[in-house]
Amino acid sequence: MKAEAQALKGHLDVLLLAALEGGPRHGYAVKEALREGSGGRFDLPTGTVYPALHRLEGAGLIAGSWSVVDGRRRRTYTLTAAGERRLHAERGTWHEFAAAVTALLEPGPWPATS
Amino acid sequence: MKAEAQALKGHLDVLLLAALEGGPRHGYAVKEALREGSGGRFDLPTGTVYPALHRLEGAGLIAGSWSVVDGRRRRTYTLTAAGERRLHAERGTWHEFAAAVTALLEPGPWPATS
DNA sequence: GCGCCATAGGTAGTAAACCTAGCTATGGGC
DNA sequence: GCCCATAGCTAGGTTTACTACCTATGGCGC
Repeated sequence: MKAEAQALKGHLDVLLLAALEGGPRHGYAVKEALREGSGGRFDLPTGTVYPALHRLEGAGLIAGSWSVVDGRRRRTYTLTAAGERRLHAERGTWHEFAAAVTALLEPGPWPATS
Repeated sequence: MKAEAQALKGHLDVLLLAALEGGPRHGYAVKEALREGSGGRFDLPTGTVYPALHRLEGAGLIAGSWSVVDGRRRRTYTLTAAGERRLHAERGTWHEFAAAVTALLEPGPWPATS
């Protein structure tokens, strides 16, 4: 079993929102941006990215629109106002969460062993 | 639906292992240590903690043994050598993962929007 | 011309893991 | 007598990411 295969659980959505913060992108570009921006660590299969984008679209956090470039249809996603609010909130949540986990992983801080 | 309900996905195991690093504990004590050590942030239901401990025991990362205190049976868990190795490895993984996510969440570092 | 690859989009089905809701049991406080 | 904290457990549901597929275009090598 792959070690960090499912490590993103629960944190993928924020990353997708953050990827759209700099401007609209189509799905494949989001996937590539995530891969490049993470130094290859988050090289997600399309079967992970597309359903996730559909989820976010269904939740009204991003808005998708079809366009045709060179006869090929592309679905371009844009961050909505709700998505921007969510992104800000989730950023804060992430920092708190990460700080808590990091603190707990430091050897020592645990309440005394009964 | 609760916002950060499933935020621990994939990171719970490390925290449980870390909780046992300071010495053996029984399940309920692990849950309480996690709650207190995180300032109440990780107040996990027993239905989350016990199955997770069973999982870790099945994987040979912790060892459980029954004891009786005041006529009440308690299952005390101890970190195994394999568990200790895993904990060390996962600590590194966590730091890398957290750094990558934090970097991606900073506004800006994304490859140019096509 | 034909096959292959990168790009671009997608779905179906599986597996993991965390949660909700319930259960049993003891000892102490109201 | 009843409820709560402690202590342990299970069943079932939901979410979510993954694997494995499919479609389609345009460019490249042969």
